[in-house]
Amino acid sequence: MVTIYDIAKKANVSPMTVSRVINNSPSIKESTRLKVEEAIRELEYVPNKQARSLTSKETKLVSLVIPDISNPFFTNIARGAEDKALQLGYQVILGNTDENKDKEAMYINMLMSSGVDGALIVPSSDDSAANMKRLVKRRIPFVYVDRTVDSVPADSITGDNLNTTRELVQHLIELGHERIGLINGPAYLSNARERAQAFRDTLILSGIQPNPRYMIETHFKQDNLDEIISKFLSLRENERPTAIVAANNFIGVNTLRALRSLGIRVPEDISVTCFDDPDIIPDYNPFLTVAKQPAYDMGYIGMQLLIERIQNEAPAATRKIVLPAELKVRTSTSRRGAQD
Amino acid sequence: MVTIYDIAKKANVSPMTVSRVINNSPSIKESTRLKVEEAIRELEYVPNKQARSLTSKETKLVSLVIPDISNPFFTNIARGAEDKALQLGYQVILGNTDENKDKEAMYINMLMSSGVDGALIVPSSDDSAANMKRLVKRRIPFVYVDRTVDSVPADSITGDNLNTTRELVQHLIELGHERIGLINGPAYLSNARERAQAFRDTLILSGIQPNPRYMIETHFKQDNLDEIISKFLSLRENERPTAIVAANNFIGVNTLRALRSLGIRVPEDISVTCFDDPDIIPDYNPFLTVAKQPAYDMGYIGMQLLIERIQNEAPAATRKIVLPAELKVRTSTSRRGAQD
DNA sequence: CTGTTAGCGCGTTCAC
DNA sequence: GTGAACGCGCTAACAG
Repeated sequence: MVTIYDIAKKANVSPMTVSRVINNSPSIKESTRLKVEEAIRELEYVPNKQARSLTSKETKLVSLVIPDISNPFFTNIARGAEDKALQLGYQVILGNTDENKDKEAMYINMLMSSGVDGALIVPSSDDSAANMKRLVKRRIPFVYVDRTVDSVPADSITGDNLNTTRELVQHLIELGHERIGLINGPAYLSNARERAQAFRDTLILSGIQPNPRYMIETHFKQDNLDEIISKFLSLRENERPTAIVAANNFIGVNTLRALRSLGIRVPEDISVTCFDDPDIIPDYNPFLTVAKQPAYDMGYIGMQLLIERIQNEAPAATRKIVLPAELKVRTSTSRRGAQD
Repeated sequence: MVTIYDIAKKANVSPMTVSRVINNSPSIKESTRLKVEEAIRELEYVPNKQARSLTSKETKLVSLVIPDISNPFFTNIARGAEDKALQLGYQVILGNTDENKDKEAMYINMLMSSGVDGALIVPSSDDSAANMKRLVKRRIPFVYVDRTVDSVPADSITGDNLNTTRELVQHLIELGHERIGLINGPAYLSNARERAQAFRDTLILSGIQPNPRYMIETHFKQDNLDEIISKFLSLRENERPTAIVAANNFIGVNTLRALRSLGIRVPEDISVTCFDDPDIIPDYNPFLTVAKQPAYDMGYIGMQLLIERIQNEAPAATRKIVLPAELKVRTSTSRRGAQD
């Protein structure tokens, strides 16, 4: 391995001078700088980050801890985060927790020993608090994306769950629906809680009494099809909702698949709408009415917040950024009764 | 920061003993091991990977260099790679090249200075050879995924482009099509070349003379809609193909969108089929007939090959693994003339 | 079984 | 402007 000593010898200077050239210190004679740069090129020297980190205490590495890169929503977050990181000279280490706090704990361990400068985290549950506290203790900056753990404050960037839910519900109400169901994620996630709350509030404000039987709870992962089917079957046929708000894209898609398997037509029998587009490719399959959250921006801005924090350019107070979603009305929702 | 010295003091042993415990060396008395582990727990000690790497020359970091994590095909590769890496105690650094060899070169630089132990690479073009050669020179193991750069040999895991293309074309021929078009990626990519060759060969074997005008070349990225439209418009209406093979998912989807915007019906007017499912979520939108390549396995096995190579458990000769695709016949392809 | 010594590659003092 | 000496946290190579 080529080190600064090798190139020092070749350029007839001390290793320190080489180090100065690499870190382009101002006080260096132009002639020696050129000499050193020449040697660096000839020997194809590449600085050793490990050694540098040992003294500088920074690695230019950040961790991205998300539930599952396979979910297009998180895919976009990752792409946004990576773009911003690259721009600012950081590299990102990817971790999939599968919404499992033990797997999350594992990544937190790895991330601490890797010496990353900070982390962008979609926490797996309120029970993640223990994991987050360990980061705080070690003074590793982190930023919440999409969800927060309120007991451990930190910068955050999330969707506007309140208004987005309201828009979705109002869209259905305007179409004449009153028996509206919510298929939600688990209540131990901040975003699911906020959506449930907003769902209830919107109905009440519209003079509709929320029916607890219409508020189903499942999880945000890809494999919730069977659960959705069985919960649906537990409702008597004549008391089924005529419209459904699914709290994320997987739930939306699996609701579609569940209804299809039960022979229920969408939107003729039931209108379906959800958070987050299931497609990475815009408008490829314009069917589902969705509230599209700006996932890319969440990752992009989240990474910016994080790196500002790492570089001590952030204000002392934690920042809470809330991004609006875009309602995309397509054909999975229609006027109640228009088809009967 | 808590170091082995701190815990050595607390446990009344030498730092070396602590190091031995951490790396669970066999020769250590049970009682002292317990004492040390106790201290580690109390002080919440986490080993510093940088320092360790300085002597061990390994970082347990691998790089995943792909064109774009937003493409579901690469998303699945990433997920597979990450799963395997975690299993084997490695962390993965993500890089998106956008099929751009300069961006690729940048990542190669970063990866070298980060001291990653190896890399999983989807090369951006045959011109990537220069980048690959730099890795060879530095003896950084790498594995090609999906595509190869033949001038620089290395382990590889790719799809079976020959047979997959043949199956796709034969499927169309069996449906009565003869005017079959190929919308391909650029010829400087090994997989596109193989697909073009197999496409021609299959037609000829079936007694159909390949028409060069039906072999359109664009790129594999998301934003090729306009290009596809204009290439399509350059064909006279009565000499348009009746079926199309799209060489990847983005091309497939954008062909669909292009045809839609031109008022051409699929499959009534033109059948469309492509490589790689555009959906992450299985069978959510069962429309496109696709040849689904096992992307997850490519990432998973690719990572395994890589880590074997890193740990010197691989044979000297480069390994070439070729994985078959699964033909999923859906409704975007139909019998020629059946609808007229 | 355990401790001592030295050094990994680099940057931070300080001098010169 | 430039260099020598020391230390970052850890482990390999020897002792003992």
